[in-house]
This record gives sequence, C-alpha cells and structure tokens, in this order.
Amino acid sequence: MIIDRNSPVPQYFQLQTWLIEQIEHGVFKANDKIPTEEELVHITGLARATIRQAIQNLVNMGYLARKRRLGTFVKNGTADTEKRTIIGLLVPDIRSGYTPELARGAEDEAAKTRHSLILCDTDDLFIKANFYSDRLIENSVSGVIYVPTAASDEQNRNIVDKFYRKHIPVVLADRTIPGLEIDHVTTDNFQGGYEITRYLIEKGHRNIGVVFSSLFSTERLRYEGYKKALTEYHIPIDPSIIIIDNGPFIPNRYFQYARDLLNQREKITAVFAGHDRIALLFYSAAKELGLAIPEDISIVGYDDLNFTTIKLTTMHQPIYEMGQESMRLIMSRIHENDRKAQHIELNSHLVERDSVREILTDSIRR
Amino acid sequence: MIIDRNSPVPQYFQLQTWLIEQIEHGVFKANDKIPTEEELVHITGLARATIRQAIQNLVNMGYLARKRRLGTFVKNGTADTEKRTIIGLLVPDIRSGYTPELARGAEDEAAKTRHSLILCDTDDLFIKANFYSDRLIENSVSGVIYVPTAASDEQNRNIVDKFYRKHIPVVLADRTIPGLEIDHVTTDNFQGGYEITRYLIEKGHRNIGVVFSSLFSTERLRYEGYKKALTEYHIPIDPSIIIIDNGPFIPNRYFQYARDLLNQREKITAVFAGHDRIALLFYSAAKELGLAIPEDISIVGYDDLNFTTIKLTTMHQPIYEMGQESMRLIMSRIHENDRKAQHIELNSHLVERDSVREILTDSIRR
DNA sequence: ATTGTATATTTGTCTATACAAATATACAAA
DNA sequence: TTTGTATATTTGTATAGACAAATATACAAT
Repeated sequence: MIIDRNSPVPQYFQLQTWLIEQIEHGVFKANDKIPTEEELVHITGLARATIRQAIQNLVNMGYLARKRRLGTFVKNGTADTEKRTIIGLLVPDIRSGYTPELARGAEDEAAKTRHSLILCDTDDLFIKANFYSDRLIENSVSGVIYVPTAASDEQNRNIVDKFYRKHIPVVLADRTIPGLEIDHVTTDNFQGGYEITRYLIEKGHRNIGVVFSSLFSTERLRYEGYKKALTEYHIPIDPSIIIIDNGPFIPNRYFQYARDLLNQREKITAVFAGHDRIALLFYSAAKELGLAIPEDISIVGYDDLNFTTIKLTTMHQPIYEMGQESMRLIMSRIHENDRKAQHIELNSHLVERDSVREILTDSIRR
Repeated sequence: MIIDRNSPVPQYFQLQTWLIEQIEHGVFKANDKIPTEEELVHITGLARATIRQAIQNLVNMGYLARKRRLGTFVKNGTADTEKRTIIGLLVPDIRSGYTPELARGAEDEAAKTRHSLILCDTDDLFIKANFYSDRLIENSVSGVIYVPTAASDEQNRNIVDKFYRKHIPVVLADRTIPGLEIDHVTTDNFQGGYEITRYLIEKGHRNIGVVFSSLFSTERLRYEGYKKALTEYHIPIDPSIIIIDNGPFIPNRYFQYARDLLNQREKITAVFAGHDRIALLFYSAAKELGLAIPEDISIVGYDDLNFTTIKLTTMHQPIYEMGQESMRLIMSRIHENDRKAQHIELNSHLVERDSVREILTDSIRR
C-alpha cells in the first residue's frame, strides 16, 4: 500500500514522498504524464483535495508541472537543484599570490558545465571566512571550494562544519585541515620541498636558510621536505637559519625576516623561501643591503608566480589546474554524496632560472 | 469590500493581493501578527480553506510565517527579493592588469551590504561575454558590472541590451560604450593623458612615442590628452612614432611594437605607453636591445599596477575605488530604477618613480 | 522551586462535493 | 478548405465541516 493511514506522517506527505520516489527511480520519467488526480484518488483512496495538496507541493518544488486538460507531467530537470548551480569560492585575496590563477582555473571549469562561481575574499581571516560562509549559505550554493584561512585548525573545521550542517559539500584547495576526512586538492609539497632543497645542495649549497609559516599545511610539508633532503646529504639542521613564523603572510614582517637572514650572510649561501612572495621580499632586502642575486646570495621560491622582471628559480605549482580539479571534485561530490573522501595531489616541477649560483666545493657526499 | 465575488479573479488571489498590499503599505508591519484564519473568515466572508490557500501562497513567497497556536506573522525581510541579491561581474581576466583590484573593490563593497558577486572572465571576447550573460540571467542576478570587451561598440551594446530585456540593470566600469545612456564609472583619462604627457614635456622630452589600442574608450581618451598637451606646447604630432593598434592587448604583438619603436630610437626620447602592461613590455624590449631605462629611453605607463621590482613612473588610477563605486552605483540603480544615468569620474594622479630622465634643452616654450 | 497537568487557542490535515475554466479533439457548417 | 461549435477531459477554484497536533499559559501537585 502506498498510504499508511495509521502513520503519524501526514497522508499528503506520504503521497508526495511516494511520487518523488517514483520519479527518482525512473518509474515516471521526464515529460511522462503521471496519473490524473481522479486516478490517484482510486489508487490511494485519498480525497482529491489531499492529492492536490501533494501535487501542488511537488509543483512548487519543481518536480512536476500541471497542464489544464492534459494532465500533470514530470519536469525534465527534476527539481531545480541541477540547473542553477552556484559554487562558492573562498580564497585569501583575489589580488595576490596564486589566487587569481586558482580562481581562473575554477571559473573556466565551471563555465564548461554552465555553472557559476561566487567570489569571496577571506584575507586569510577566520572572521571573514565565517561572514562569507553565511552569505554563501544564504545564496544556497551547491558546493564550496575553500582555501583554509590562516586560523587554527579548530576554526577552519568550524567553517567546514557550518557548510556540512546545511548539507553543502566542501572541497579544500591547496591547504588542508588536519583531522578532517574531506575532499581536497593539493600539490606534492613534501616532494617539492625535498626536490628544491636537493637542487640547492647539488649546486653546492650547504648552508641553506628557510623562511616559512607554520600555519599552512603546504609550507609545513615543504619544510619537512627540506629537512629530509638535508638529512639525506648528512647536512646538520641549523635552527639559527630557520625562521618559522606562526602567523599569516605579512609583507612587513617577512621583509624583516629577509633582512635578518641576509644580515648573517656569512652563515648562509642560499635561501629557500616558503613561497614566491617571500622570495620577492628577499630581492628587495638584498637590494637594500647592496647584495646581488645570485652572485652574493642564492634564492629559490615556491609557486612560480608570473614575475616579469625577475628570474626566480622556483618550484612550479599547477595552480590553474588546481582550480580546475577543485571544481571537478566539488561537482562530482555534489552528484554522488556518499563517495569516500578523495585526495588529489598534483605534480610540481622545478623551473630553473637565474637566482641560484653554483658553488664549487670539495665534492658532494651523499 | 476586500473581496469582489463577481470578479473573474480567483478569490484566494484577491485576498493574497490584499494581504501583500497591507504588508507593503505598512498596515501589517514586520513581525506583526495578522488576523487569525477564523477572523479572516469573518472579515472576508470566504471559507477557511480559501483563506488558507492565500496564506500558504504568501508563506511560500516568503511574506508570512505561520506559528502553531500563535498565529501568522509578517516576515521582516518581506519576500525574498531583497536578501539574496547577487551581482554579476564581467571582467576581462581575473589574473591580469587591474582586474583583481577592481574585483576586490567590488567584492568588499558588496560584502558591506551582504551581497554576493559572481565572477565571469570574458577574456575581452564578445563570445564569452555573451555566454556569461546567459549564465548570469539564468542565475537571476539583480545587476551587472560590465567592463566592455574588446569588441565592436555594436556587440557591446548587444550584451547590455540582453540584460535590459530581462530588466537587469548594468553599470559599465572603466571603459564606456559610445551612444549608450548608461551608468558608468571611469577615471579622468583625458586629463590623465594630458597630464602625463605634459609631465614628459616639462622634463624636456619633445619626441614622445605612443602605443595604445583604439578599441578602448579609455586609451582613446588618453591619446586625446596626449595630443592636447603637444598642441599646447606647439610640438608637432608625428604619426611615425604613434602606434595605434586596433585589437585587444596581445603581449606578443605589443612587444613587437615596443621593439619597432625602440629601434627608431633616434626619433624619440620618451614613450607614453597606453597602460602599464605595455610599459612593462618596453622594459623587456629595452633589455633585449641593450637599452637602459631611464638613461637611454624614458617610459611612462598608466594604471599603477603593483610592480615590485621596476620603478615605473605612471598615472595612478584608483582601481579599487572604481570597483567600489561601480558596486555602489549598481546597488543604487537596483533600488531606484527610474533615476537618470549617472557618470562617475574618479581622479587619477601622477606617481613619479625612476623611469623618466630629465633632459636639459634650450628652455621650454609654452 | 520544580514538575506535572489541564485548557484554550491556533494552525495543520483531511474529506466530500460542486462548479468553473481551459483546451484537444472531433465533427458540422459555410 | 476554413471556420465555427460541441464535447469530453482535466486541472482550477471554492465550500462546509471535522478532528489532530502543537503549545503558551495558568494552575496544581510535589
């Protein structure tokens, strides 16, 4: 029986549920005519008004369309979930770093399937991410691509939870949040950090300074790669040339780090900057101190931002592709919600330019 | 009487209309309780079921909320037209030029009033703008900020018309479309072009090359300003050092222009680049040809993009503010649709850096 | 002070019935 | 062939009446 008259569930609601089931299981296909109200009266034993109530609700939800004299028909889109899909994109700042490239990749991918993208600049602040998550929920986005902010893991988890409570799937891009089983797209930061450090070592550098932030999973991993490379070459790790900031990227502060590190130049021949924007500050700091790159000091970065005038040796990250993959992942998650969390790791590669000098030393031991 | 029983308009619909009127005229204010169903039966003389039908529709539309035992209440947002305002932003490419700054200004301004922004990259192509305009219409945006593409005025007008047909207001940002009475936000490009040229002349330059595109109203105006300055100083306009491209900005092509111009260096001492990205190409071309800036050749740009390593003298445009103003304008247009088209012109100012050399000549005549 | 109970009010669900309005279709008239 | 008309079918609107469910409030019991 379709209707259980003893159930506390309203009968119009039971009928509604049953009809949705029939549609979603393909019994009533798109553009099919469903039974007339009179027929449904016979099938269910309910009054016509009750049947109308159920059907009207489904019309409002976008499942059905009524046509006078012709009957009631299944809409092809089935509900309006499909057609007007909007994805929220929570990024630090659309003006800086790799963000424009990431956004563009996501946008292009969205356009392919005619979806749209709402842009939200968090400035790496929890409070802004929190504000925008409300806006996105209000606009009933179908999914969110989130670059976790420079906040505690706890806070970033809260943001994700907020979406989850509204059943909005989330994909993390670039950075991850520890202790969360969630779709994410990153690059092989550990491997990248390892390779770029090894590259410096192979070029004869043994005193390699590092500057990075401990707030981001990406930079932490690059640092781990750095340590692995040093260990592999039996080079001691010298904490005095390792600068670990525990806040977000603040140019002034990092500029000071660059100055500090360059001031103890006798201790280092090269610097591994946590990312390209830090590397850029080393150029400014070097200029200020009258040092030449790479003659006096070698610099490597990470990201491969599009600098036109400086020739930085750096680890190229496929940022545009990361945007694309994030978008693909969120789309697939929207369509199959019960799938296991998926982790996509894209490959980076070293781009050799003119910011590293080769130092001739007494043979490199391995 | 509230209900006209002889009208062909359904009675539930009459009641519905009446209730909306009461709400919008402030008879029933936000959070007020409206009469109970039973009271409405007395007031209107309709059956309770009919009254419920009208009320249910208003609940669906977001005007009312029912609470068991308490009654039916007017929602504070009144309908959901206001709250979920989304604005479309059609820009060339979020990765380049002034676009990120513009987008960020618009975004921040939107956030203030809790509105959201859908990002669309047109790549300056009509076909993409056309594609995205359909997407924005599908998503029923409340307004659009449009940076006209590098297409014909005719085509750009078509894009605007498409929105107008759906009664979606449009604000043009930066560039304008001739022959269209429409809200727009620009800077004083004519004045800017004039001032920066005058600056070069005052520095002793009399042979000033120009490179720009005729496709954009902005660059055309800057060129007009250039001509005015030359005329004012009685300097003849030399077409052989004026390069007018009639397509969009294609780096390779413009790089060739830069090379061409620098190759006839005996004829020029300075170049006025149509915008900063062109100026940047002059740096590359100069490097290639072994020329130093400003020693061998002086360059000025336009925009004041955030270059960290080169010190370009340029005309600062308040791009972030332009994004903000565009957003303010579209919001005000949404709220008062009958207002006259408004043109906002923001002020630019010269930023003097190290790309212009002073030439000592035999006194400047005015 | 807390907990439980009764009551009144209001919305929520449901039935049975009737006529109105739209319109595809067939058929007749011009 | 075109135009008009009748008909059957189906959704749209409306009524009157009934009981169910939720819950604010007051009051009673503990």
